Amino acid sequence: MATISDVARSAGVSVSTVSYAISGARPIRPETRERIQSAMRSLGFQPNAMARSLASRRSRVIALIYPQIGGGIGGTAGEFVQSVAERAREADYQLVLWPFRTDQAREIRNLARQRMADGVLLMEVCLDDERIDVLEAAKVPYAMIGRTRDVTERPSVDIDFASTMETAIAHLVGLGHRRIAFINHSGEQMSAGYGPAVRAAAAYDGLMTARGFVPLSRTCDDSPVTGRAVTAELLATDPELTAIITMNELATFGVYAELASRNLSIPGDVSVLGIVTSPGVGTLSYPPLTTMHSPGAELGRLAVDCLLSQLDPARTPVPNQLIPCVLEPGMSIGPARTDLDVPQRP
Amino acid sequence: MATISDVARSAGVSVSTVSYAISGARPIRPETRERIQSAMRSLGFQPNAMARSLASRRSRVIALIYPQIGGGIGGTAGEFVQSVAERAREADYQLVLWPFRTDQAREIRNLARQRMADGVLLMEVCLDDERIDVLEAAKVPYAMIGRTRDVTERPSVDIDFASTMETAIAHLVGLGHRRIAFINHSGEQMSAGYGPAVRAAAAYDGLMTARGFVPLSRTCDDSPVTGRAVTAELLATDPELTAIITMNELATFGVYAELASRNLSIPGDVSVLGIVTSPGVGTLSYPPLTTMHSPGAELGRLAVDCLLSQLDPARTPVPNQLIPCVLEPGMSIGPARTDLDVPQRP
DNA sequence: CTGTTAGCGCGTTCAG
DNA sequence: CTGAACGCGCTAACAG
Repeated sequence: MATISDVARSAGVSVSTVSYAISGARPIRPETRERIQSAMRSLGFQPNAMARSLASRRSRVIALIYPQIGGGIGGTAGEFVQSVAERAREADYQLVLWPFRTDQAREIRNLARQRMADGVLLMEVCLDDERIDVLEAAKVPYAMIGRTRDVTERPSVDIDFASTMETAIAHLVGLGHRRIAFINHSGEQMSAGYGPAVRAAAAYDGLMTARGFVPLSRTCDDSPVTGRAVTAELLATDPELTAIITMNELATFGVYAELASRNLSIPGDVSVLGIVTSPGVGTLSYPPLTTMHSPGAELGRLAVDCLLSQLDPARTPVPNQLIPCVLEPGMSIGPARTDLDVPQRP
Repeated sequence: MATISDVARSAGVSVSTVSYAISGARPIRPETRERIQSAMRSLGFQPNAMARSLASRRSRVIALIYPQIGGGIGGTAGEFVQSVAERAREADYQLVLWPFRTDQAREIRNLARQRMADGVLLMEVCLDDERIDVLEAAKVPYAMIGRTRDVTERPSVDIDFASTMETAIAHLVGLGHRRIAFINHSGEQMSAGYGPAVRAAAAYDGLMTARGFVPLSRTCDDSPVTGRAVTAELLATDPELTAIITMNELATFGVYAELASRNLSIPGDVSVLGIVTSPGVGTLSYPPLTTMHSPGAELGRLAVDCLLSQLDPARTPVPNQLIPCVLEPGMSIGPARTDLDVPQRP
């Protein structure tokens, strides 16, 4: 394996000249540069990443901490990771995966102290997240996907749940729906302070109430079976229900099953709207589910940019951004049925 | 950040003693070791990964090359990556993601020459894969998930498509099915030499023919729409079809839709068996799909072990293994219908 | 514009 | 059982 001094010797210059030719940190006479480059090419030289990192004190590696990548049908996490990896590559960084659960803050700290990563990306942030404290104590730059309780100025990108929910409700209300239920993630996730669950619920309650409608929301385990049971319970609670918003992909299949078993048509009797979905899930159901899909790829890119802007002072700072989900028409939404006594506002 | 010489000073020993205390490469007097360890603890010392790698010429990093992680509902790839990351951690290795397509062999070579990774894991291997040549030329240890054309002794782990298909067919035949169709991945993947598509097709043809049945297989784009069209075409070609094996998760949803639209019941009229599926997909359909799910987690672990056994001579070598998919009962399989004239063997 | 050289933090001979 | 010292390959002063 050729080293930088092999290149220097072969090009008849000193190692520092080669180094500067590579980094561009100081001007090199064009013809010298040419000789160096051809020497590099003929030797197949690539700078040793470890030596470079040791000397420069920057590893050009970022770490992605994620609890579960293969969870459920979650193409949403997959899409995100893919996007992060690609964006990191574009910026000439490497991406390492740190598969730690939320409660493994100590392991994270130890790895961070080894200085293998210049910065850390944190997925699945909870409202109170000890990992954040550990990283701040270790002075490790980070960016989170999601937000902690105090939405102070910690670097983050996230889904805009409020705006997504607003779009969802407005869309349904525009079609005459008034009795709109919401199926959320599980109660455990809710009480663990899992951001999406908590904030979507808050947005739903607030927006429904503001419009003078009665909120009807349920937590639900991530499974079709539970989704089905919850749907049955919702219909029992409010038989005049005309629409269901779900933020739980697996449960949504249960929603379809329960409605089908009651001979309730979608969207004739009940409209169904999946929010924060992974790409393609809509097409898996019949009729195709209308969705607002999670902007995973965009979040991935933004998260990397947000982190790198801290590592590299030359980069333009990336403000904390909230990205709304995008409505993808399916065939599961229609006008509210009027054959039942659906109360209207005056 | 504490360095090894801080620890040495604090413990009143030399740096080399600390180093040996860490690596265990030579005996240290217990009381000396104690002093060193308490010094490390109170300083929060963690060895600098870059310095260690540079000196030892081993990065303790393995790279995972993967073309697409978020493809479709592919929890299968997600499960695999998750498992690889965890196994690497257990072995005290880091996992970096190299998001390169199959045709980006040069980029792979350049990264490899930077010596950031001690070895490489290759997903989605094709029958003729230039990446393999590049890695061998660069003398970079690797293990592939999948196999090249010449099943010589290259380190690999893979799904046992032949045995999986045998189990699938035997299961259906045991229920009286004789006219069993097979829906594969797309024609492009087939002609690109994508291993799973090619080998599953070969296994299907061979096993059906060996039993004296007529093979009826189709390639199919990975989408419900195409799956539906292909199903229609299959039923037109052989109206007496009683079972369909699919190795295409998205297409399977189309199979269900087409059968439903013809009022053909599952499994009353047609049995459906999904093979090489990701976890949980079975429950997304109604009736729940009987599946043989991809052993993603096990493959991930094995792949890491296979690679590490090459990096660390002390490890016991891991032979190339083929892991069959595991049958997961659903409700989409039943006895072959007999009201039609289904030819039986004598 | 280019060269010399002192580290970066640790592994690992070689002496003791 | 322990220490001193060299080198891994490169970056970045400092010195021309």
